[in-house]
Amino acid sequence: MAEEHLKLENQICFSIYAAAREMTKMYKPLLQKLDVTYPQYLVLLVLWEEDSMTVNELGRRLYLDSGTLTPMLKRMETSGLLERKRSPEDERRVIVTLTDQGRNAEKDASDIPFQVIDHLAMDEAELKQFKASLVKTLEHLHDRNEKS
Amino acid sequence: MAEEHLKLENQICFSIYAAAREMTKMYKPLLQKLDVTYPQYLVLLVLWEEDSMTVNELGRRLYLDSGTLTPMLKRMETSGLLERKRSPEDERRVIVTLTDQGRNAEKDASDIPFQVIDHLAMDEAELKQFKASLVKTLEHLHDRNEKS
DNA sequence: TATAATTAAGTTGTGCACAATTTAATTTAT
DNA sequence: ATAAATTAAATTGTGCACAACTTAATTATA
Repeated sequence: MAEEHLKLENQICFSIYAAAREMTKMYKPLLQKLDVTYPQYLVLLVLWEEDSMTVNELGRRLYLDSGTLTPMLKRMETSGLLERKRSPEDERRVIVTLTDQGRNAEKDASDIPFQVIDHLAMDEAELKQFKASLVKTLEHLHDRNEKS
Repeated sequence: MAEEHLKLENQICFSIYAAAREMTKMYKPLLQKLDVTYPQYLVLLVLWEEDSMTVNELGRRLYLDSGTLTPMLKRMETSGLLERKRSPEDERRVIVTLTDQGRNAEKDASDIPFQVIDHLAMDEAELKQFKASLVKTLEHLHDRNEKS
């Protein structure tokens, strides 16, 4: 028998890890009509807010690096959602822009947030507190991780 | 500009997704002395609680299937932490057991939970509430996902 | 008791995720 | 002005994660 602190059920990080995976599974049927994965959906969310953005800026917002984004963006370009082109002012940068198809997809996504809230089945107060703890943890860990 | 509900900052699921990744990054230096990844560490946690278990049972506890576990367990077998052998009573089952090395690793892990709590920098009350919401969400989504 | 159904692992193929490295462009400092 | 440092993407290699499928063993049923 393991020491109490090493028991799985006492591990808050395990519940984050497992909840994140169940959450992306929950999204799967909701994203079917857009024909994107959950990480691809996040890229669309960012570009719907602000179209035309460098890979770097996209990564800053999604906490992802070019090693993850470059192949993902290529797949999304292939499927017709966006375009990638070098910036003329700075040839190191790649500008990502939505295509008409990518922009139009926003309409098909408009009901997803409501379905998600519905599926989570959590009252507004708890949801708010929950999200606050998540964001706090995320930002705290991110600061901590990049400092080292 | 995107509809308000489609903004990234309003997405609770994004904060779960991103927090989970930052969390595994935080674990990385803590797991260095064990020379395991975070998912492998979870396997060890389960086996330290109850050594000798089928792949199925391990998967039930970690919310993982054989497609993920089989190759991971093979890597852990190669690195000397555990053994895999067919059950004589039921040849379909594979029993996973810790080696001496795997059992001894528990000592090296005993301080990890304290370091994690330290790194999260959250007061006990909030941590408790946070974990409760996580577990509730995890179980709710898991039930929901497997019903469909 | 054959055979159908179920169960347990394993396999295959795709898509992240990330560390480490490379390449090329731009900035900075000399 | 030029060498050194920095920055931005891309590349390489490893390890999950999971859907869909296969294989083999066990159990249920006609």
